[in-house]
Order: sequence, then structure tokens, then C-alpha cells
Amino acid sequence: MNDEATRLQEARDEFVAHWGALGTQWGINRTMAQIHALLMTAPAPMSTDEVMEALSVSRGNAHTNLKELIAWGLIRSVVKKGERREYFEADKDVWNIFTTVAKERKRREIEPALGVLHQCAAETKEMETPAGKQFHEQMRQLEEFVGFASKVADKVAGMKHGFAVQLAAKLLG
Amino acid sequence: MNDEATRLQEARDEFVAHWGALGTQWGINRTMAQIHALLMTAPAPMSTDEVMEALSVSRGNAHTNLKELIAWGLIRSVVKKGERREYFEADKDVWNIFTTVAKERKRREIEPALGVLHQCAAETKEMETPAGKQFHEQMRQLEEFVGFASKVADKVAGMKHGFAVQLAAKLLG
DNA sequence: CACTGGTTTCAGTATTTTCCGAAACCTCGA
DNA sequence: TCGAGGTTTCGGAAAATACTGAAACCAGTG
Repeated sequence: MNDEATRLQEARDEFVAHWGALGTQWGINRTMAQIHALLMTAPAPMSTDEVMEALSVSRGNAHTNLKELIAWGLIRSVVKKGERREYFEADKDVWNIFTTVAKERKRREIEPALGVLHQCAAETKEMETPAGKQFHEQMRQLEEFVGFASKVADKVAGMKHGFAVQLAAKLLG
Repeated sequence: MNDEATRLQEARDEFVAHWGALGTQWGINRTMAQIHALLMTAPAPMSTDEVMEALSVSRGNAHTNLKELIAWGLIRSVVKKGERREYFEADKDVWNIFTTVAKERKRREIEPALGVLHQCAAETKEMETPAGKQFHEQMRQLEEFVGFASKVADKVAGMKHGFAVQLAAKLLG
């Protein structure tokens, strides 16, 4: 039954590979997504060298993306006592992962958009011509909506898991 | 007061430029995002040549991205009667834009992920070792969550604007 | 049927992003 | 202060993506 170990390894490799491919779909670089997949399914924290080995990537690449994952808050480094090197482990709780990603995406995608829309709306506030009014109105509506989305994202990302499930259940019911 | 026309033009250019930059942040190509911004703020439908002119891009580029926007459902082509060439106009309703984007993103980001997770979970369903069980459990949880997200996305994208506002108001209140 | 105005495709080029590999850099213990 | 083990940085190579320009194509009209 050592066969099972092999099949597990295969399944894990598959997961890592596909998750990496998916990552590129959503504008996350492949290596970063792969490392995340790897650590999410690791039975124990892994060192930089283990990651390099498992994914066949260079030290520089592994390092950059480990730091990036830390910056996102998706993994953290742990120090095994008596050891000098760093080990990394991923948060495995799906709800935590979700809220972390949601917060980050909000910061990167929603907030800059709000800034642009707000400015464009402000600049055209006083316009009198139909064209000016129409443009302003479009900006205002977009700003309103995106601002709204921003608030919703905050709210959801701040929820505890149980509460979110309850809410969603009601929504879907 | 022709000055207002100038300022409006500047504001619009700014919007188009920034929206394009934002687009790249979310994995949408710059030109596509710019064309969308342009058409969202156009007082009337525009032809391919007008788009090329306004953004200083090649015909091929304009054409490709116009088709892509049509494929997403964010713009549509209209034929002015008596004219031979195609004109394009964007849906300007923010809620429509949102649901359209949401549907497309779900299709591109959520559905493929579900497939991968489902397969990895299935492949490890019968495993007996702790490592195998743990991996399976992780896949199962991810699949469950993503499936859930998928349903929520459907539900929200299918809502009428008014209803969504009502719901969100309750959520934020 | 051939001309005109318009659309679509695509090979090659430019730009952007990602990755490697190696050197520079820390930090602790001897 | 040196050396070993480990981390960080970064210039340039490689890969992926976007864009151009021009040719092929298509549909009405004279």
C-alpha cells in the first residue's frame, strides 16, 4: 500500500500545477500560486530549499514569491527552534484565505478605481452643457456603485465564518 | 464658455487613461479597458475608425478588442440605417456592467477552479493514511467553499438592481 | 463583374512580465 | 575577526502578451 503515497503525490502535483495555471488566469503569477498550493497541502512547514526542489524553480524566484505571499498574508514564516533557516506555512482555513484575498483585491482593484472616479466626478461637478452633465452623471453613478461595493467587501471580509455561512444560506434559500 | 468643452475632454481623457491602467491591474488588457471607458462616456455610438483615432491604436488592435468586449457582453454594435459601417455603444447602466463582469469572471475564474478541486478531491476520496485523509479534507473544504461562492455569484448576478440595493442596505445597516 | 468601403486575419515586432543564477549581504558561533 | 549557513538583491535571459501594418476577404453597387 505504498501505492497510496504515490497516488497522493500525483494528486498533489496535479493540484499544484493546475492551481498555478489558474493563478495566471487571475493575474497572479504562476510561481506564487504554485507555492501557495504547495504550502496549503503541505503536512509540515517547508523551507525555501524544499520549495525550490519541489517546484524546480530558482532561489531568487522562490524567495521573491514567498515574500509576496507573506505580504498578502497568505503564508507566514515559522522558526523551528535550534534551526537557523526559515520555514513557511500556509493558513489552511478557507474562510481566512478568502477574506485575505478579498481584502487584498479590494485594496488593489477597488480603491484605486474609487480614487479615479471620485476625481473625474469632482472635476465635472459644475458643468452646464448636456455633454458635461451626462459625463458627470456617469462618473457619479460609477463612483457610487464602486463605493458601495467597497463597503460590502469590508463588511463581508470582516465577518466570522459562521455568520457568513448563515447569511449566505439565507441568500440562497 | 467653450472652455468647458476643453475641460470635459480632459476629464474624459483622464478617465480613459486611468481606467486602462486599472484594467491591467485586473488582468484585462489596456486597450480593451480603454475602449470600454471611451464608449461608456461617449455621447453617441462610435465607429472603429473613431475609436482608433481617439486612442491612437491600430485597426487590428481596435478590432480585436471591440470583438472581445462584445464577447463579454459589455458593448454591442449598432447599424445606423443607410450607413454601411458598424458603430459600437456601451451599456452604461452600472448594475448591468457589474453583473456582466461578475458572470464572466465566474466563468473564467471560479468554474475552472471548481473542476480542478473536484477532481483532486475525488481522486483521494478513499485514502487511508493520515496524509491522504488530510489532503482530501483540504480539497473537500476548498471545493465546498468555491462551490458555495459560485452559487452566491449566480444569485447576485441574477438579481434586479433594486433588490440588490435593498439587500446590501440591510447588510450594511 | 470589377470597384469601393468596410471588416477580419495574421506574421512579425515591441513591450511587459517572469525567471535564473550568481554575487552581495547578513548573523551568529568559534 | 573569520567562516559557514542562510537570505536578499539584481542584471540580463527567456517567455508571454499585446500591438502594428498590411494583405486577404466580403458585400453591396454601378
